[in-house]
Amino acid sequence: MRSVRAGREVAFIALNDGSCLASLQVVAEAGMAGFDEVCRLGTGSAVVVHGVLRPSPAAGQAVELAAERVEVIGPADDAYPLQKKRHSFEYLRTVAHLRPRTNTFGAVFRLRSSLAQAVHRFFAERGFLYVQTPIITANDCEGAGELFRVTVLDPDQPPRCNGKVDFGADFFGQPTGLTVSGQLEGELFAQAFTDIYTFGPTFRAENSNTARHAAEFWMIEPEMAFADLMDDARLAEEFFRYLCRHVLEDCAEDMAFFDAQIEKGLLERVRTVAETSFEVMEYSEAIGHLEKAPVSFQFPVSWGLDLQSEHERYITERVVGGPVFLINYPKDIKAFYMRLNDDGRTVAAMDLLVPKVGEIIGGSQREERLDLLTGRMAGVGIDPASLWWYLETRRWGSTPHAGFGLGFERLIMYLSGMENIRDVIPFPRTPRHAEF
RNA sequence: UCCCCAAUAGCUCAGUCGGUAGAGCGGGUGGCUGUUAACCACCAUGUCCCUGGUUCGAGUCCGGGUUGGGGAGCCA
Repeated sequence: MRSVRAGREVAFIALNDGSCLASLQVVAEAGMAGFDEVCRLGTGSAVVVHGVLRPSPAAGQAVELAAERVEVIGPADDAYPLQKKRHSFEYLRTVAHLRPRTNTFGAVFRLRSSLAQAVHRFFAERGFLYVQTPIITANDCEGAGELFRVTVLDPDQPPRCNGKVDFGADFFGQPTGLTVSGQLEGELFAQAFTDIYTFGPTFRAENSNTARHAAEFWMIEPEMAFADLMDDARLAEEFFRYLCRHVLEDCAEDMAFFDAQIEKGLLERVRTVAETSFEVMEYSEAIGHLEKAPVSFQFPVSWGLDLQSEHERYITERVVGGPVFLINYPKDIKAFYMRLNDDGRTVAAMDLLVPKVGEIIGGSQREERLDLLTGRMAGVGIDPASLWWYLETRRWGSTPHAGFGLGFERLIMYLSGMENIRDVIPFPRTPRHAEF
């Protein structure tokens, strides 16, 4: 129950089961048994109503339920923390066990569910194999500092060997942690199934305190064999625009709510992306635009430096005025697995930049040539022995392949207008927060 | 991790020059013949985040801490 409006002769209950934003109007008349009790029910109560659905004589709803009997299943007293008024998102985070009962969080989590199903449908329609990559991994190639350690050793008295903790005595016989990405395993599967995708939780122990970072979040990572960077960009564009169209069509009521209550102009923004084809721009060209820009940036711009958020937004908002792929970044600012271009100084990387948020998708063509890959790993200090299985795919039947990653929460934020990642995750995990 | 801001009633907030606490919403009570986060009247809200200091006197000024938020870095 969202609210009760009681008069002497008639009472109205706004009843919501979470299936959609709109509540059902229940009408109870004074002659009904238990009418007085119904009038005293508080927001948050659970009831079962028996009655007749009929056209509503008043504006505001097409139909209403004329109650014949109201069963109070679970009453709620006046200490119920949610009132029939607007609360701050900060406050609602402290009652995350109850906030899905609000209009905004109802809309957010319906959108999240619908989007997850649309992601699977998109790839299923295109014959992609869905692979569940491991949550626990011994793969520390992306930097052990940000990995959550997984261990069964006694933290007070771990076994030691030469003064160091002996992970050889641990459950897996080696140091393990929670995965930071399923990409490397996804690449292995692409060499068998051609087109695959992962969609699952990932973890970062980074002490990030921002509205866009969480310690536990979900990522979508497709990988295609026999594909180059432009194939990758085409898939990313098709995927992103598919999801925009999906929420406009299948979540229309909730999207209208976001447009009215969360971000004015959201519908127009999402429609534009759904209808516009994306541009492609070389990193070098972007640097040229930024160097000539008639605005002053906080961070410096020159060839070889990574782009900051302010630069990305300038390119997509001011130069292009829409979504744009930036491609072919300097190799020194990108990951070791990205394919070296023929110029020898850039790699086949792409970032999709969109107005308002900047980068939303990052991807690349992968280095399929064994000698160049081992060379890059040596250059950045990664021991090839630790990734022997990854390298073996380059030894036998190696194909050109490419893929990208999309942070699921950032997609939801983009499509809902919600500005804090803590408010698009049912029970968010951030530094010092693992309640609920 | 760094920088900045904030913390006052259940919630959202105001609180002037340092002089002993306010509003709206919510709640309670009553009223109301169909409401739309109903409306009208009345009633009660309190460890002013904690701690130390300055002062005759601190919600207000200063130091330390805690918690929350914004930004940056890292990135998704």
